[in-house]
Amino acid sequence: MAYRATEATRRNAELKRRAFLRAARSLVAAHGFGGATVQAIAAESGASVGSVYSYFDGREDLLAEVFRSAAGHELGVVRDAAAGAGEGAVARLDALVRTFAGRALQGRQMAWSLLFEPVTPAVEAERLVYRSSYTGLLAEIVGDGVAEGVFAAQDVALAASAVLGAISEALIGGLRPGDRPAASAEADAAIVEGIRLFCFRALGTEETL
Amino acid sequence: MAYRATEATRRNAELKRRAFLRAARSLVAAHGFGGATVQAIAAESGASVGSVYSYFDGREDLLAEVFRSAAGHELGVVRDAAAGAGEGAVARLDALVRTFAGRALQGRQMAWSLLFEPVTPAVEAERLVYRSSYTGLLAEIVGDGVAEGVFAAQDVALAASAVLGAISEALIGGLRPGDRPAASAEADAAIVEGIRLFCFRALGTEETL
DNA sequence: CCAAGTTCTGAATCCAGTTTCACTTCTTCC
DNA sequence: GGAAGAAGTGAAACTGGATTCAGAACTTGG
Repeated sequence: MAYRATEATRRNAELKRRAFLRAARSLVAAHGFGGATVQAIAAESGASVGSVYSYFDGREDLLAEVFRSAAGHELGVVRDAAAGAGEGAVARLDALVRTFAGRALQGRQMAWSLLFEPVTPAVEAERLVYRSSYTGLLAEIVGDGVAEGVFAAQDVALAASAVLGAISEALIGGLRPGDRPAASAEADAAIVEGIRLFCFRALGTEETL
Repeated sequence: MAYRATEATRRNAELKRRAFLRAARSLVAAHGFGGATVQAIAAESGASVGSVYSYFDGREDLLAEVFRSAAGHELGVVRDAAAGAGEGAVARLDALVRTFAGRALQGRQMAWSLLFEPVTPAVEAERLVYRSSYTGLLAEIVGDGVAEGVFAAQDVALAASAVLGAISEALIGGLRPGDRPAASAEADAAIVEGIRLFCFRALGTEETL
């Protein structure tokens, strides 16, 4: 009995684990999930390929965690923005759309990866989870709006999906990486505004805030 | 000089080529592009693996052609339905949505493959082409509607994308293969109706046809 | 410093497919 | 029938990455 895991050891392991996650995340943000090969992740964090496997069950596992963390962060920001916008459904939807779309147009590559990039099944499963978190959030807002009478009566779940799809697809032109070298802030603002108006009309509200 | 390609020969070659395409298409319709391995295609058409390569440059080439043909057919049907619905933008949009969504809910697996299945770059490129055909078609209708005054004034291109996204995403719940064993005709009709109403509201029309 | 245990390393291996190609079979024409 | 060329075959080679694992390099407590 001459070696036993110590505090420092454990902390170190935790740091290394995080380093892998950080490296992978930065690779995804730069080149998408496809660019996050085990080789690249190891190189980026200055460790060996094999070492990745003592911290994660495999590439899928690691990337799923990266997805969860990145998507979870976005979801949190969007949720907070909506919650912080007050009581009214209109204000909450407004905040949600602005935040979601605005942020996507900032980190374009990451947004594309989270929303559209073809990924392996394990990661796709994570995506599904977040997708339904968003539709859940939207459904809540739409439902409240219908109850308040500011939105038209409608199938709430379907409307939530459709709104999410509309936002995503309208964004995609502006997202698809490698499309344009850079889109101006004004162009981005116009896209967000267009999406906003579309969504409000779709839900059947008069006041546009 | 003892052998030269004859009429029968050429016809035969053409038939075989089509047999490969048909086999691949049926595999895609049943199991998606992922299920259309070269092995499976060869087996399905009762030929050898190698033989595929004397008719196509490779798997990508073959699958791209399958995509083109399937998506082109759908697009044609949808376009015809819209054109056949008369002059008004409302009627044309109505026909487009009904046709697009209705048909997707019939061949679910194929629709999912054409719309969402992760595919190789060459096939994805085809998808992009058809996506923009649809948004083009939609943009035309929306533009006309705005001119007619039956739709609200808006960014036509953005609205077209958003409508396509709304339809697709609203469908996806009903499409994702393996989700449900079978959805009833009534449920399908309700989905189509919901999408229809959503789109009309989104474009800002009063009369819903 | 040593022994015992842990972590790290990266070349070798595996894997699930696609692609090739030497060989066989079939067609055509004389 | 036989020569010349086309088409078909399928086992073997290839591909590009993930995954493994035997040994090297560390850590710890004595």
